[in-house]
Amino acid sequence: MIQVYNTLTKTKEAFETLEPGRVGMYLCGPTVYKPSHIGHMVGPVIFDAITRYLEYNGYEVRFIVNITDVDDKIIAESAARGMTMAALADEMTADYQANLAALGVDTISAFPKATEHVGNIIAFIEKLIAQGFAYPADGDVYFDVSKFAEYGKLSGRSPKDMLGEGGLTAGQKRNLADFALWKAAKAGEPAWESPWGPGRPGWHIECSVMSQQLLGDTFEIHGGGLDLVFPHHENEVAQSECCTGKPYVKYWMHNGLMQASSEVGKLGGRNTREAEAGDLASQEDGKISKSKGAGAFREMLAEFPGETIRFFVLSTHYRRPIDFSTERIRQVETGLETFYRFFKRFQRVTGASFYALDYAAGRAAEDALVAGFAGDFLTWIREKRTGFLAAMDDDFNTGGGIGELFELVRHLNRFVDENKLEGMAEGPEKVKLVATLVDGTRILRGLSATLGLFQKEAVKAEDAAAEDLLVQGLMTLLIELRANAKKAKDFATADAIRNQLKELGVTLEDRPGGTEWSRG
RNA sequence: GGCGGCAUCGCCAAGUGGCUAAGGCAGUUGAUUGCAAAUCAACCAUCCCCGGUUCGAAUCCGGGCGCCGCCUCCA
Repeated sequence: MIQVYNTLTKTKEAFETLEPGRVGMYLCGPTVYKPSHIGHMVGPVIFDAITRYLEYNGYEVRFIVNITDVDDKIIAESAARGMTMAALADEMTADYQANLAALGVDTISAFPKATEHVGNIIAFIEKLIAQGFAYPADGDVYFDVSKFAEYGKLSGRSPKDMLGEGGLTAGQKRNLADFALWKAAKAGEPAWESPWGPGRPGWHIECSVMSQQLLGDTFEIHGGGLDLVFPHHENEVAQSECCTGKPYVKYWMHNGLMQASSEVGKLGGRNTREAEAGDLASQEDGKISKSKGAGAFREMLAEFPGETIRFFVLSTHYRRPIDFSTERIRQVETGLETFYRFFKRFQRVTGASFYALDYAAGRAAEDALVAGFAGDFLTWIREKRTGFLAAMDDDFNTGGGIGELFELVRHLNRFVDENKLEGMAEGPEKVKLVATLVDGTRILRGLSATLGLFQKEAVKAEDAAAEDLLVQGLMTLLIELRANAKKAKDFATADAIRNQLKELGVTLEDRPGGTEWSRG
């Protein structure tokens, strides 16, 4: 049974869908006015893993991430760049989606754009006005929070903290906390015709409208960063529940925010806020979404493989804040190498690729597979799998799950060691042992797939180099020369070859089956 | 000021009433190796402080100190 922490109730609840086997999930996506930074990637990685895990559990998941492509910031930035809002939005959307692809985030069903739903937005607003929940004022339209008795239920705020002392406290708004559903266009701004004159949608309304269009009036999961609880999600609840008279979302899931040390600014390249003289805050640590120096994610990708960043994000529980630093990601990378080395070893021993390994399609099929496991080794594997699933069932505890994955790979390695599988002569005994190793490895493959890890072999620069025939030939030659030296007990020469290659960034490892080389 | 969250080994991080407090990084020792690398094995914390509840608490309650987020655009 999967348990989910719900921000609305502040408790973990049993996960139950409205319709059997089907999950609607909506995640607030980016406002596309500048290249995405690491903070924008946290939610998609987490909810991609959640989607995979739900699918593993037999659910069909419709996962929506919206693109806010009309907004004050986009208008300002595109004007500054001398391009149209649409052109800027397209460019930044492409950047966002390329970053997601690099992280292996590919479970998103659709990326609806606000500008594609303006007609639906207008209809939604008209309905709210007709029911008395919203009011036009001089070309703008506002939501009247005093009309929704439950306003504040998600964020835990009391309405009287937010409502003004009665009266028109803030310009045309009736209450201080009222928020814009529709904004009148100023001269020269992009605008759509509406019953209230030319204008554009407010920020909050698009999510209510697009989620309704794609997922229905009520759906299972709405995700987003913790910083969106108020006012964005609170406002969504108000708009949607007033519009439909039905509950909006069953489970509100909020991820902790990525914190960054100042080095992110350096890493991502040149703090764009440096021009702000005296803004020391931009040099300090803190939440990175305030343009405090978070560099473009694309530049981070030049430094670290997408999978390393994904592994880093998933190595802790999603509700915790997570601190990014180069040192931490290096540590995680070192740990990841353990898996990659095992995959190579698996290939040496079995002749098959870990990545191409068949694995059970879903939890039920895997349960059946594992039920047939016998012997100390496979029984141990089965227990680790149980631990992994217990962690994931408990509010998608990917950090706990990854711990089990590390234990799994250790036991797989031990099995190879204890049975001296590397360098073992071909024969019936080896066939039998390899079959057992494959059975165990299949579980690692299947479980890590639920996190979206190890889906395909990372293509690194070193692999490209390895394909170079000249390099291949030279390495074969050097390894052979060194083998001859070793055979002649000329260890000085053998070590000289190894040490000098090391300085060139090439590592030699002597294995029972011969010498392996790698770069990096 | 209001609301909320977090404090677990040198660093990161699971664990939310009861066996020996996961796992990763770093470190020490051993097996293996000509030496390495890799791998395996062993070792490495009583859980911010004080008080309480309980047969029993890292886990619950109260107080304190500290850090963080939201309250304004933000994943």
